[in-house]
Amino acid sequence: MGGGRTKRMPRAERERQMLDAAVEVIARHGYTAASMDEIAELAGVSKPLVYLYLNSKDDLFTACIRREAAALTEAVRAAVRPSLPADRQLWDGVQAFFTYTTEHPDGWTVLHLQARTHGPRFAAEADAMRAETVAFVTRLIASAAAEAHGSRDLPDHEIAGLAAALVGAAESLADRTNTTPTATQAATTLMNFAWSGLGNLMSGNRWTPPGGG
Amino acid sequence: MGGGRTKRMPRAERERQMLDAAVEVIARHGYTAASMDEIAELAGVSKPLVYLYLNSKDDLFTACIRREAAALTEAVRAAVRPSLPADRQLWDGVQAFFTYTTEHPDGWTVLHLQARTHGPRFAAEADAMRAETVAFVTRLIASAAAEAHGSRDLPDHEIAGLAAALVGAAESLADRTNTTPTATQAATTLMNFAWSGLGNLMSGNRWTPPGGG
Amino acid sequence: MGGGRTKRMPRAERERQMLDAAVEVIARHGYTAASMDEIAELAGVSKPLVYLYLNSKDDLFTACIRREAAALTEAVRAAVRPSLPADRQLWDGVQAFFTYTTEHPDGWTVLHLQARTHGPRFAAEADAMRAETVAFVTRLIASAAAEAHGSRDLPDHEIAGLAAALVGAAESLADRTNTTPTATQAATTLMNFAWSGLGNLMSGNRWTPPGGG
Amino acid sequence: MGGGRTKRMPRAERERQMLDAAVEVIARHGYTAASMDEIAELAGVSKPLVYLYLNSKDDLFTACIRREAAALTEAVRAAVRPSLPADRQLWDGVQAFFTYTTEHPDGWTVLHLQARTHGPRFAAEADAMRAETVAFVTRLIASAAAEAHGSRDLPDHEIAGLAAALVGAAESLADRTNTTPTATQAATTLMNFAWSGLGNLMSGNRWTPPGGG
DNA sequence: GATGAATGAGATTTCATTCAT
DNA sequence: AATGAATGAAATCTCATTCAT
Repeated sequence: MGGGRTKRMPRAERERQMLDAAVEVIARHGYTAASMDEIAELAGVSKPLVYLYLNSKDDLFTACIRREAAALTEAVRAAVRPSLPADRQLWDGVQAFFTYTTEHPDGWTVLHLQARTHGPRFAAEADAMRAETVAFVTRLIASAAAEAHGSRDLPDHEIAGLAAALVGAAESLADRTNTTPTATQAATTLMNFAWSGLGNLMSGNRWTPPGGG
Repeated sequence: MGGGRTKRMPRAERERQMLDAAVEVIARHGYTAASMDEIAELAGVSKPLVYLYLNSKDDLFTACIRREAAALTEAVRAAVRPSLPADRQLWDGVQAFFTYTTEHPDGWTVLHLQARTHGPRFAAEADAMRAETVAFVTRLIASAAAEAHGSRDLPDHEIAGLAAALVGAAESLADRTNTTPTATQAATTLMNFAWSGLGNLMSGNRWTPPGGG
Repeated sequence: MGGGRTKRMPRAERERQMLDAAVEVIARHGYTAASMDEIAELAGVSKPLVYLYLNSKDDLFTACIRREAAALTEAVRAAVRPSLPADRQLWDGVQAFFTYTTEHPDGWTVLHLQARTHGPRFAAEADAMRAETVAFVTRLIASAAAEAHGSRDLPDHEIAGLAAALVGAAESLADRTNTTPTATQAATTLMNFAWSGLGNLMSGNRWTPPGGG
Repeated sequence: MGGGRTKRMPRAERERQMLDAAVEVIARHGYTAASMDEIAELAGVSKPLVYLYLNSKDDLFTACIRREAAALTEAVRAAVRPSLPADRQLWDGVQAFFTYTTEHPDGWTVLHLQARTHGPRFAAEADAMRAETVAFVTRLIASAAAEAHGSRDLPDHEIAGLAAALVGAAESLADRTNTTPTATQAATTLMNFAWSGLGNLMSGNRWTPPGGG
């Protein structure tokens, strides 16, 4: 008797509210500066309940990272159809990526900036997803190279490097979403920048450093 | 020898030591988690002296950002000779950039990750330098385009977009310095990825999105 | 027995304890020298709880001033019966005033000395109450003058001046409570000093400055 | 060689500047909140010099209190001529008192408010002067009583009480200098309030508490 | 006569976290 | 399922004070 004033709710839904709140607050202030007080208040619950469900601030952050990583990965996966040609797959994936980051800026901030700036434990969580993505892109580039004739000019480790560069460029553009308005526009810029270069490489035209120091 | 702190030094030198310590600690723990205690201890001075010289934690951070930004900018500027062709200038600049970030990983972390994840005031400091760099690269691409024949195919705003993408890709590769060992290697990967694409674009070969949704 | 802190009490009661402790410590050391540590310890709670309930040292001080001002005002108000003649009202009020200040020396110190010596914000809080008191005394003197015949000799602004002087004299005597032991004794001295003079004035006998510089 | 940028000055003058600065800063912020930094800066010297001359913050405060007390005492003493009648002496003294406090508000604040709110050591310093003043006024009232006929009605201890009340009323009015503009005006109000009452008492008209509780 | 360099100690305030109900 | 009451530990920052020159 007494006490409880808030609506009773199934645990799953409450947890979702808490993660939503955490993502928003962490994106706004940064992980360390984000306070459990603010998160609890924004979620509309008391602090002890947050601890009951999510255990600790670190665990809460980890849960956020995992949820956002899964959501982003899923969004891209759903957009790509393996039956289509590699460049089309890439285009679809890139578009889905920018669409997701544009629509979930807080999630992207948590994933890309916050997870990487607060110690190796969280960075590892985020990197797991990133590695998956790079591997996926690597496969895509490799199969595109196989489709072209000059494939033997691109050794595996170089393909991996290019995939990393492409993913990095995408991430950078996603970070600047406020500058580059629409997702499609960002995707087009990236493809122009990257694929034309990649296509060129696959035709055997490498760029080589100039001779004299 | 060892241990005993060297005492009584001129202010300028002490300030430098403090900034060195601050950059290291902030890179290690993140800005918010970095404690003034640890910074002071690493600098070999007492906390009050840090406050006397640098005023506050915020001001100390700002001073770090500015110093690192100036050093990086200067390193790149010194490597580029305007008399050479544009692609050579780009190569030299990119190499200097990776050399600097490889040799000063803490400074790069502070500049690229920490400054951008702890509120708009610090982000603005870092962005000022970034904008300069993008402008510089834009000029480079524009003059390269002028040297080629198909220059009229690339409108200004598109050149700016490509410059942003190139800078972003460079930043991303710099972030992964532990993976891509040497500076020259990173520079080569980036140039292969970027310049070949850019060169292709300048020959009039644009990439266009596929027709069907 | 003794020692062990009583735990888990309703907020209102805890707040009262905190204010009690704050008044005592501030009266003893002065506002600035009073430490939140000492206040919390005397209240039998931890510092964070003091901050949770009272917000800041400034707010705590303000709360003390308001509580003490209200209590003193209320003590005087309760002692005065408007149906009685003006001089009787004054006597009753003065007695209640000295009784209260004698029995709550810490509260009086906070109100009269500390509130006035630590910046305008607190001084304003205390002055609000004082202005009320002066207005009340002014009304009393005015109605006493109306009861006497020579009333027209005392213009309003002069009555206000006399009220201020009377209140000031009372405050001064209250400050020296350790010297003048009982409340009744202090009240008698004040009335002798003040009322006889006022009575004389109301009979038309003014004091006038001597002629020659 | 090196260092010294400030004008050389005889010690006495430097000390005076420091005390001036200390009085001003202490009046503004209160003793505890006043910082040696601000005092030194306002005096135009470095902190070590303040310590060399005045020894410690406590000693500096004590020196301030003593200087201001001596100055106020001297101002009043110089205005009073023992050859004149008692009421004239009182009037001259009261006028000098208000003139001084009006012209030296910081000194008065230090003396009357700050000295009394920061521990018994400083309060004792200020009380010494106050006791002198009360004794002086007591002698004045006593000799006035001797001049009148009804002198035997006023026992010594009662005369002392009245003197304390008069001094207290004067202090109170001095505290509110901003409200009561001119010194002469304040002096007149006080004399009207006090002397008329005292004169009445000396004529044998005592005020007596009413009978019924 | 005067100061730049430096610090030990302690101030207010906030945070993640738990207990009792 | 949910919360009001409570705290240990640590953060930023300031102050009176001294040393070496």
